[in-house]
Amino acid sequence: MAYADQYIDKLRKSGIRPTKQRIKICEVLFDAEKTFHFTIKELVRIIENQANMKVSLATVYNTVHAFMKKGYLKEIPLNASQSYYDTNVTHHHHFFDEDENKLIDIHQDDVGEVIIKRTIPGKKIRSVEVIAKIVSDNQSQK
Amino acid sequence: MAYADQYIDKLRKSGIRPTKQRIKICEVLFDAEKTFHFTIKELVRIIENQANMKVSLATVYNTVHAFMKKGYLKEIPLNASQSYYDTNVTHHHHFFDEDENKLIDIHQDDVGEVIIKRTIPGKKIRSVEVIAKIVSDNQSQK
DNA sequence: TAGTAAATTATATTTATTCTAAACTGTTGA
DNA sequence: TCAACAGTTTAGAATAAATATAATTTACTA
Ligand SMILES: [Mn+2]
Ligand SMILES: [Mn+2]
Ligand SMILES: [Zn+2]
Ligand SMILES: [Zn+2]
Repeated sequence: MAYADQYIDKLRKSGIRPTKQRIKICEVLFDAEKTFHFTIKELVRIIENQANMKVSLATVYNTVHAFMKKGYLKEIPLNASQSYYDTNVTHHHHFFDEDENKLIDIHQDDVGEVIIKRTIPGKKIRSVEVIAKIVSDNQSQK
Repeated sequence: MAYADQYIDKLRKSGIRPTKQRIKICEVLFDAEKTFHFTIKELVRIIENQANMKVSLATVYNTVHAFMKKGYLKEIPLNASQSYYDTNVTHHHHFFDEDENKLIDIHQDDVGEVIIKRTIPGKKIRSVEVIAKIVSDNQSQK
């Protein structure tokens, strides 16, 4: 609850009304110090359990989309079956743990510059993202 | 039709029965000299128009999945709303043209080595893929 | 605090994908 | 050659993520 006022400000400044649903979603998403990667289903579950509040699925979708439009969340294309969202909106890369189906941030500084020696006429590059898929390294389960 | 026998062989050797639907799908996918990126919907449309044949949606899905399992196709995660598939199964990267919603191959040699200065204990990297989103470069529409 | 626009919600709809089960086809061995 | 059978195709049903709808509720403002 400590940050609720801060979120109310943030929402107001963004031209989004600070409803109790949106404040709760902010708390779930942004209280954590670390980057938070989630699917809609996971977010709903967290709100219901950890936050002990019922928010309709439609509102969760609406809020996530509103936050994306404001630049507070980013969608990560990973998997055709459902979208992943990311509270880290800086330019960065990812490991995707195929065992756990979890994203892990790779800070931009931890990836050497990605040099693309090819251009498409009339097009410019808008973003470059690296996804490294990882799996358990069962070399010698001693 | 020139390649039909070749596809019949390929399918037989893969332990997949060469049915007329599968041969037609092979022709659409593999006759082209260039890499072919497609969605299921696009593939169905091509089969019906260009190839002038009716193949059920279920068969198209089944065949694409069968070909993926055999390593003849690769799924490209791009967009949560539908899957993209790729006839280029070598290790390579992509431009994604956001204007046209089209993938463009970037040969592995056209991307400098991607150096990830970070490891996750107990995990090993299975693949590293780069996606560069591109848009029209309307710098001076003269 | 009333009026209004914005937001929430339950519910319906859409759409990609998968499943089902009946009909059909390719293969094989007698 | 062809019967038998497993594998395949198919229409249609089911599933599930995402979006739309429209009535109710809430937040803001005057
Ligand atoms: Mn899928
Ligand atoms: Mn979306
Ligand atoms: Zn991230
Ligand atoms: Zn490709």
